[in-house]
Amino acid sequence: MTDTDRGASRDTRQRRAIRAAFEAAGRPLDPNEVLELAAGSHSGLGIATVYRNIKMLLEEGWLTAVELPGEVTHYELAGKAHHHHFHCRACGKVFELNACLPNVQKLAPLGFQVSGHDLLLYGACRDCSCP
Amino acid sequence: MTDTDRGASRDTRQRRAIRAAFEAAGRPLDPNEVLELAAGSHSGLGIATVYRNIKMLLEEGWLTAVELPGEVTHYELAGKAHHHHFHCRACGKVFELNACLPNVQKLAPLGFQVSGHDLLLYGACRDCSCP
DNA sequence: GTCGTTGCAAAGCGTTTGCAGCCTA
DNA sequence: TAGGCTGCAAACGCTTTGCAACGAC
Repeated sequence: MTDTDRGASRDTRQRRAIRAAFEAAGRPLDPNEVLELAAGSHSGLGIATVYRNIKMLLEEGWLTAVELPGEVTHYELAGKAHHHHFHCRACGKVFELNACLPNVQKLAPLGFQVSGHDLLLYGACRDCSCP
Repeated sequence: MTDTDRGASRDTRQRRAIRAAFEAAGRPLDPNEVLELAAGSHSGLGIATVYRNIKMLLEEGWLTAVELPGEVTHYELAGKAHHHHFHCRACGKVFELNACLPNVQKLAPLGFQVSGHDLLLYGACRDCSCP
């Protein structure tokens, strides 16, 4: 836990391109989307580098994983308030929800200890529900 | 949709063992768990057969998929009332919850139409939280 | 110059598929 | 019998890892 512990991480061109991709997208991305977006500012970027950087960025808390049923894992910028996601079945986009649930613990059976939860809403987003 | 449409499906030893595994487990299973449980009544069972039968049982509506973030897809008996799941972080097992949420619609922003939702609780199950 | 990082390719892992033989109906 | 079903193994898609060269500090 000393200063020397994090002396390792280097600021490479590739990592800068990957971070820029997430900042420019403003929505959860999967590794392949990251590769395509980041390749715009650094062609020759390899998918392995994308995966390795995503893992590092997760570990240093810059990214968080967004797991959607039936989809490959997406990632988004961390540091946001606790929130959930809305998946539009029409356009496929994922949106953030501000709302959360009170008292999730009481949804579990007696003896079960709740330490976290995920909530995902499906439906039509504003653009898709008001044609 | 005629009678001849479903004339294909045969009641093999393997399929019986797989169905029995789901009925005996009473909780969502992943393909590997199905293999292990069903192998008890039919050793020599192959994983490919498990996958093929799961797919058939899904298509005929006997099973439903349970997709858990960070986990391989699990499957459970279909036809149950609407419910959610609890994932034990200690033993990895998945359990069913009877409870649900009231008014999920109001968690979405104005203009968003909610047609479905998923809820997943994480924590320790009864066996793992009371050592 | 060091040593973390990169790109490539091969390896892993879960899932699917091709095929010859098996077994239910 | 006929044709769906099975087990094996190879193929697949996504993700991780080994390795030698590269480049940030």
